[in-house]
Amino acid sequence: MEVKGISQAILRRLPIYLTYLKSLPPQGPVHISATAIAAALHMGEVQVRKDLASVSKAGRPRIGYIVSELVEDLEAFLGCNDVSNAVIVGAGKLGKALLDYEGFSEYGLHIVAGLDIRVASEETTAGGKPIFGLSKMEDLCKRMNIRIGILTVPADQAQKVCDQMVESGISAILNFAPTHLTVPEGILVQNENLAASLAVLSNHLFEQMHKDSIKNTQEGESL
Amino acid sequence: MEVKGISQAILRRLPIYLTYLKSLPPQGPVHISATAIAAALHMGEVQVRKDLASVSKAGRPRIGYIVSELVEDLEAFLGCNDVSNAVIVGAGKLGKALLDYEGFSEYGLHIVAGLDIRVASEETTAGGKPIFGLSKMEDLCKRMNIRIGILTVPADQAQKVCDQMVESGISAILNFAPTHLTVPEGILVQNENLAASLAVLSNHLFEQMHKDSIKNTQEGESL
DNA sequence: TAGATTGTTAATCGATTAACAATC
DNA sequence: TAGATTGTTAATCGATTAACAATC
Repeated sequence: MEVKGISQAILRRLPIYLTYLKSLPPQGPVHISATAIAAALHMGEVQVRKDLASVSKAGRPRIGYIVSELVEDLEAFLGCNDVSNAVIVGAGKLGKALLDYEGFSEYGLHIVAGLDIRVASEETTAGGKPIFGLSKMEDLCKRMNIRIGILTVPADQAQKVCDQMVESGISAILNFAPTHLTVPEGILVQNENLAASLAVLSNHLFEQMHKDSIKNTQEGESL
Repeated sequence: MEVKGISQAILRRLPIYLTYLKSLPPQGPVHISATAIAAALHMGEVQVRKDLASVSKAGRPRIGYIVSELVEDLEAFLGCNDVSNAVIVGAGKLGKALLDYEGFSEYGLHIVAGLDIRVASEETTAGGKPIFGLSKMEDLCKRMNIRIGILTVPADQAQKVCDQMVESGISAILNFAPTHLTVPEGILVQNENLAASLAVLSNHLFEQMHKDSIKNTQEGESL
């Protein structure tokens, strides 16, 4: 009856293993060791072993894991098998792209529809997904028992719309708006934060540049 | 001459502060304290103070920061002022959406063009951005001194294309492919990993469901 | 001055890594 | 058996939080 808590850090690495295992040729070896996975992905061997141990009990000393079994365990744990319905709120360019993006289905997510405040009656994306007015959200979500919402509205509207999503029964939000969302207890927000990633990238370039200039200076001095 | 290292954790929070500060009404108060920011964003007060201290020296006891100064310091640190050119490699649905996505410019990123292996001569997105064949990458990147690449190809091609990007002089990669990339020293990859976020979300729903069912069972037993 | 707020120094917490015993 | 690989227990590392002195 114990609810095993698994850290978010581990949780975010599991899809990496899954993708890698799925990319292996089907006619390849039946078994694979944590060591081999770690080597292929340039990750820590112990870390991989510990991560895998938290989702699968099928590891055998000397042999490793049966690839197909490990894939199953990972998929089962990540809930790839049971399909969840989801809506995308905010049908701007990014929202529309995500509506038509097939990638979600691989992770058990079925995007039912888009919702946008600017839409009066009903529209359809290039890929054939419907977009409704925002007023339809509560009805749609409750009727279809939708718990996952993807938020792609501008930053200044994000909090307001987020509140409406929570009202509509959504309890897991993938937030693309470059802002912090405040939510009640029990609601989870994952920030898919482009701004944050770009900050890390540009800082890296800056430091690299800086390092180069030091190196050049030193080289210059040593001449 | 000391290169101050700033942790990635802090770096990823800085854009949150910046977005919040920019969202304040221009006719609002001139000053703002770390305490107030923390309260508004529901973050730790000490954490905010420490984060801000790492990019700005303009904090005054009793008063806090001058909003406009803090915005400047954040923007300067995050490199929002100096525009970097970038390319998007992989012009599928997501890639095209990102090509036309205006949000990048807010963080000093100018998307020059898209590159796609399937494109023979030259195409144009709905928003007017050019898409070239992948063979043009090296020439384009070196000519325009492009250091940032956004990777939106399918997982199974990601590593190969990533290698080509590095060859072309790109040293900071924003990776949307649901896979781990192996890169040489000095190259930074930021994984904008939808799969990872979805894993965290669906695990949250699962645990919530589980908790609900325990609660229901206990309620049932207590009757 | 008094007190709010800053930045810093020390303590806590959690995640990663290392060491090792168990096992096929 | 020998040895590779597993899972676990202990040590290290880094980030967050708490306590406090400095300051306007």
